[in-house]
Amino acid sequence: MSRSPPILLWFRQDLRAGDHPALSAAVATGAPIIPLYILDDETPGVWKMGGASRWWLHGSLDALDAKLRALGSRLILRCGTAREVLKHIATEVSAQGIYFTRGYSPHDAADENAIAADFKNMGVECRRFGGNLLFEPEAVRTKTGTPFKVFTPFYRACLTQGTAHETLNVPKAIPSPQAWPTSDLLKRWSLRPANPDWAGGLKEHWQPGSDGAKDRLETFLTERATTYPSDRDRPDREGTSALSPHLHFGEISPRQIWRQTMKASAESGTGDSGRTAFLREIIWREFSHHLLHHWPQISEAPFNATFKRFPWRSDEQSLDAWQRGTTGYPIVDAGMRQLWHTGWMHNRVRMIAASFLTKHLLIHWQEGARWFWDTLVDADLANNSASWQWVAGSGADAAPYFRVFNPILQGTKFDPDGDYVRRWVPELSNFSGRNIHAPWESSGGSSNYPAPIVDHKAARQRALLAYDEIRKK
DNA sequence: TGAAATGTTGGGGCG
DNA sequence: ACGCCCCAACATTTC
Repeated sequence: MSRSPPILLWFRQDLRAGDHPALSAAVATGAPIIPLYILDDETPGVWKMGGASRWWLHGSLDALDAKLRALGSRLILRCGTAREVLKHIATEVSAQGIYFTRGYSPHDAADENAIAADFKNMGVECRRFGGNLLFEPEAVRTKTGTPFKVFTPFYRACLTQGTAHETLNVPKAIPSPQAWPTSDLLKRWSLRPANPDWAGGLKEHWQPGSDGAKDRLETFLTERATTYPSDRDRPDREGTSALSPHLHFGEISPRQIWRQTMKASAESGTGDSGRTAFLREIIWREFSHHLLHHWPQISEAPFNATFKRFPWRSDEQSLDAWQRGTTGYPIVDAGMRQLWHTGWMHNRVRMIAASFLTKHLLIHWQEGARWFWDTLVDADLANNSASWQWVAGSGADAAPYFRVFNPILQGTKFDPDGDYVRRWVPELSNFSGRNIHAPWESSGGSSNYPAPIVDHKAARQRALLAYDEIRKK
């Protein structure tokens, strides 16, 4: 039985079999394929995956392996510096090629180029594919050829580029090599927490893998899309798609989302303002990825250089209170506890909590970004960096710095009955109605719930003064 | 993808 | 009947 040498299919943040250009192209060659995932905690400059993400990754790799096995293949696991591991395994199996999906994080382009050069030297074909975005960063430009810095024109340019977004099917079968190289055992990677096992809440809320992603999307399109424009701002309701972790790990592609959503629109006949608003959020994701690609420093430094002089405070105690959800502001604390428990926070509440950290507490947005990086199952360098800078006021097309969220008003507006707060802050279960958002105003209600760590009005004034400092000079 | 301060308007109470 | 004041309610400006 003579078979041609295998192609390495390097999986990264594209843990799916459907709509996967690199996989489809590899299958089309007819060559045997070795699907490979590398746990890389070593390449310099790469943000090491956080705890919640690792938990997710375990389930996602498990699901991908099962999916591949159903197609007659399997997933090989290795750990180490991606570039070294790839060279090593390519030699080991006498690979004829390596195919993978490109990334958009700070060192991705350089690392991918180095890998391509390695393989060129070895005489092995190296092919890079898109697939994790609707539009490649090179393809969306202003009239003068520069990348967009403002969302709305970027959004319009995307819609002009096209909205068809064809998708690729799951291959019918994936040819195996004559012999499989060795693989690490997933369990040995210890991606899931043991002592203590804090992942109980995560298990309850999520089903990592592309089947889970598909379920989420279907549920969203059939049950939530219509009310999305208003309900997406209501943390007390399940109004959002909750697709973010699935998207981050590439268990579902933005093209699949786009196409399914358009299809649902065509079939329903009802107004599709909800679906339009939803797809707009998908374009926000594109925008963040393009920003990170063009300005890789936004994960480490303010996009707007003025903010280099911003007088951030160092305040361990307040940072700790924020992280634990004991700031004394119910909507903030509910969000931070939802995050700790489920690895996810409702987007409206992310904005409120982030505004509170950067403006009420004047703590650097990077502290918040780091915490989110470790605790979010959807932690994504592009979305996380761009969104934190957006809230902090230092980002591209950012909210003006003086836009300070009032956590009490935001609470009464978006959690009017207090259901969200009661769910995550049991100390306030005695409170009814909207006075739950300012429990210090009612007497005798709160037993063990902390008093506000800062006064809203004073903190707001302090934030505005801090802003004046960097604006004047 | 704000909030608070300030300005304007118009109905009603009242001398 | 009239003007004055008060103050919601809404609009605009400023932070």
